[in-house]
Amino acid sequence: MSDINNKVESTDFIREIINGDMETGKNGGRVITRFPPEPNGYLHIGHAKAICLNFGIASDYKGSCNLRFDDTNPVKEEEDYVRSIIEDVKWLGFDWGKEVLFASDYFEFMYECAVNLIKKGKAYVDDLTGDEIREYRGTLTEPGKDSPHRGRKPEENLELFERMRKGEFPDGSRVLRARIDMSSGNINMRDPVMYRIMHAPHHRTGDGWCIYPMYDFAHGIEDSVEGITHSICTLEFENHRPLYDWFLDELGIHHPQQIEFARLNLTYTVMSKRKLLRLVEDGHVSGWDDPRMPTISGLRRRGYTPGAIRDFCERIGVAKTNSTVDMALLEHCIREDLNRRAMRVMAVLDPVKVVIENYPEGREELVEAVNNPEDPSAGKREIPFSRTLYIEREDFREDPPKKFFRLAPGREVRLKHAYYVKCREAVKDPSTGEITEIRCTYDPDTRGGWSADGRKVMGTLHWVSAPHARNARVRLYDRLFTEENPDSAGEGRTFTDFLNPESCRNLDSCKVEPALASAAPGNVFQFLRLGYFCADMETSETDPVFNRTISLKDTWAKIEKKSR
RNA sequence: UGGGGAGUAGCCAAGCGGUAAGGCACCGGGUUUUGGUCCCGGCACUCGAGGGUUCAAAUCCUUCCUCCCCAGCCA
Repeated sequence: MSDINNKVESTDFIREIINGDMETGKNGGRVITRFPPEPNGYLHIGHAKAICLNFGIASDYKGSCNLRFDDTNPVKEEEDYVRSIIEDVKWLGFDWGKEVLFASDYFEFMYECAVNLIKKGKAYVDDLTGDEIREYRGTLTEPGKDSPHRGRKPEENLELFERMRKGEFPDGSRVLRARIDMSSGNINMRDPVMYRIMHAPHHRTGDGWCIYPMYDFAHGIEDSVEGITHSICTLEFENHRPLYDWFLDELGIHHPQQIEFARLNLTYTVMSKRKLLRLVEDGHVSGWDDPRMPTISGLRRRGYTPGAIRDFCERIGVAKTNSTVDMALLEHCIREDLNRRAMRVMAVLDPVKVVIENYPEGREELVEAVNNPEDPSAGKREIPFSRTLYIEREDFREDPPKKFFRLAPGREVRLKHAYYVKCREAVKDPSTGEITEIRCTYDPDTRGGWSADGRKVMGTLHWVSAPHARNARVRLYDRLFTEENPDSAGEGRTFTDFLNPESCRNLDSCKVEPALASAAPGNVFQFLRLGYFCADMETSETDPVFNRTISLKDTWAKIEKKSR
């Protein structure tokens, strides 16, 4: 992708900036990026965008990308999140080339930096309470005013800061602040807090510290220490850039360039950690990895592939416009990927029995089936056929509407890979009117699904031989919300009011072809004419379980909907 | 009302003074032993609005409008 000048065909404004840096020789032509999650939640598809961007740029420019945990707040962070984040980044297919990094590894250096700023008179210890600090900060339109402690001498600040570290003061009693400008139009520059006192154990440093650095102070130092060249983050940090720059300039250390891009929003779902956490905690989903969640682990369980997610991230582009991408694009990406790779099999989700009257009782045979028409190397297999079969209940209509190309009394259809069958009659339960059995005849000369006389049939149906069928449980997943934008809730409504009651439908008496019982967890299939499914983690020989990843496109459903 | 950003099709998004790429969605049509896939065709006389500069403006200047972010000892 990159040419001799180490530039890259620019596909977005960030690569354009980096190309510019390549031309001027900034950073000696090196590119080092980083993905810096806080370990306080699971990764979601929005993070995937950032991951693909950072690792993608590193790879385009033959540089590297660090995986670094921004663990500066011990009370919000947990070990389990670290584990899951590492797993997800790996699963997406990225390699950070060395050990995982932690902001907490730099705590000592950060402390030295703070001391340095105190000595320069650029930082001071403040005794104001949280409430007072807020009052002194002013508002969006009014400037703030100086804290009474702003004029403390460096020696006093040094001593106080040291005692803060030693644990002599209770939580919240003092903070270390940068001395910048209390009247700045940018509120972040109004003497931001650099350190706060928290007597809390840290997941990595234990009780080694009782003061912890704030994001604005810490992040630039982390980037600097690692020699990051381009520090890519989301739009809401744009207001923080002057502060990022201020700290690095005052410290006089390596100064990466912060660049901001728009975070991803997706229709029919929510993306904020707070909301995802609420879905989990309120039991609306089974966990962070529920297949309906937009989390990486949820998508993985749902049957999404790393390749499809990477493709999606490439297609959505990178820009500074706030945007909400259509869920249909993500769905398109997974269909496209699975279309190439999924083995075609037959499964009947809502079975109704078919009896072929002229097929000899007790006889059975094997018919040959192509595994994947998109991939000849996938080979063929044999499927049992017999006198009694199951077909999809919705593939039969007693009184077929126009354009219904399936089975109906007197009509002939093809059973995929097998024979033409013609419906003679439907048997009903006299009390309920429900169809219990469809009686057909078959044409023995159409074996393989072809007729020598060239006659056309109405359509092709999938089926499963009843005596050979295995029972299976299938979970039909759908979009989690019924509204494109669940956040658009009006007065008194909240996003959970728009949860889709049909986002997960459990079917427990589906009939699948025998081979499917030995599917291993994670195996992907196309259930012919239905959609893409993957074997669930719980699947077993005796109790096969499948999750629907995504349905096939369904033009018949569209026609039917239109005619209603 | 202070500061910082953004407005190109239903949704993303190229475009960087020379006459609106591409993808998704949608609508036609063809192929088809999946109403899938695939293939072909249609989808912005106009770029938030108005003025101006220019032979020429989505691109430059200007005024206005709309939306997003910021007042955590969160990141």
